[in-house]
Amino acid sequence: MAEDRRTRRTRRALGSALVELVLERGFSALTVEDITERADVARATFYAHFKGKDDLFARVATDLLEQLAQRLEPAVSGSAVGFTGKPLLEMLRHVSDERDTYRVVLRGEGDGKPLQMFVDSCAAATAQEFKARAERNSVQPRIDADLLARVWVGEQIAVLRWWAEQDTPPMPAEEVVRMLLDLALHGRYWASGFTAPDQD
Amino acid sequence: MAEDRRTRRTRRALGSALVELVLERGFSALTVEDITERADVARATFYAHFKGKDDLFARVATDLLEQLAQRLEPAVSGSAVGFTGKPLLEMLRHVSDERDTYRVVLRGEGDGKPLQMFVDSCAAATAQEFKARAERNSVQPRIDADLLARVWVGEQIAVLRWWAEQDTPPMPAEEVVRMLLDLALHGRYWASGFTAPDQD
DNA sequence: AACGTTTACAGACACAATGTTTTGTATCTT
DNA sequence: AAGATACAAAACATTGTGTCTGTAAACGTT
Repeated sequence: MAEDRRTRRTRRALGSALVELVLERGFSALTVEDITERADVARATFYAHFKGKDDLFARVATDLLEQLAQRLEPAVSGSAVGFTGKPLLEMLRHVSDERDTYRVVLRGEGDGKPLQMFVDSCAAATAQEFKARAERNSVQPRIDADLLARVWVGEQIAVLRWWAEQDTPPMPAEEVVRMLLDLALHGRYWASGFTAPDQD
Repeated sequence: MAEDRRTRRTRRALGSALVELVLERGFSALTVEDITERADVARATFYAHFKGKDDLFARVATDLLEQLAQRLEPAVSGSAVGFTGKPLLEMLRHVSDERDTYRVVLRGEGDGKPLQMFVDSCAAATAQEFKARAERNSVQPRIDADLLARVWVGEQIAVLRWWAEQDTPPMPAEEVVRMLLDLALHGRYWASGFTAPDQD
């Protein structure tokens, strides 16, 4: 009782068509018929699989997240948590492999809901690691934990987005990771080449 | 030849109605009629002012940005640029004053287009300041400038968003600025209470 | 290879939202 | 007060939505 091949085919076709078309025209400009036409699928068939275009988009996004989680598992469970760079490296690679889908999600199409899912997922993972580290080493953060987590995740998303929008990689993924490790270590002034801030 | 009062009234009413309704139901779930009903304006009148709901939303967003730019001007032109914290402080205050509108924009409603406007605006300002500093002090950033700018802006947006979503301020705006200055100075490990990263 | 089952297709349907137009009325500016 | 302008109300064609048919093809199973 394995999944029907026709089902797989049409679902895939609809998902790809959605991503293509969102990149071309933007999510809100699309009709269900646009999608089915591109995918070469009858409109009625679309509704046999999805409630509407939001539903389709949501599934595309969750599929992406599941795939990412799967690829991230060894990197996360391996190290004793913290910002080792391994998870980020794996993420960058995943983005390279699924560039179009990431672009669509990270651009915040679909009223930012799929992106929200992504952010929440990252935030949850971050908060968890964060707490674990704090407990393990029994230290108190010098900056409000909630605020710090937001900054952390916002930074990661910004990097992924930048990475996704590149047509041709401006530098190897390992280089990006190295830079961000340095940034996390030394702070932004160091990174920008300065040693002292303007205080006024 | 000042602007007609009726025009101002209806435009305001429609803008407020949009923000209210987006917070309640989300942008994509709204119809033009929903908005006109809430604003107590005839549907035909709506189209006399705006091309559609996207257009209305775009104007609400640009109005917000203009207002922000106006409030930011003294803070930016006053200091010789750099991360002084003054602009950020002013931004946080503006968010407090226009919380609802900021929520709507920063959540990425409307396929993230208004948010994109916001990000681009911040990125442009950041890049400009960044370049000016580098030239003034004739130093080379240790991290790719483009990447650093993204991280920078991503961080700011994350903070603003966190700030906007608070119902009751968890700390004074000045405190937030202080934390972020510290973060920019010393890096993330310092902020989280650690001194050395996990390297593996 | 033939079976019963599942899925896709094409077309038709009522319904909802869009965007435009018209005409009369109320409210502005000067 | 007078002329201009914006608004309300209603009707309109158009487009997209979501659902439902009967029929044909592809599927997994045995």
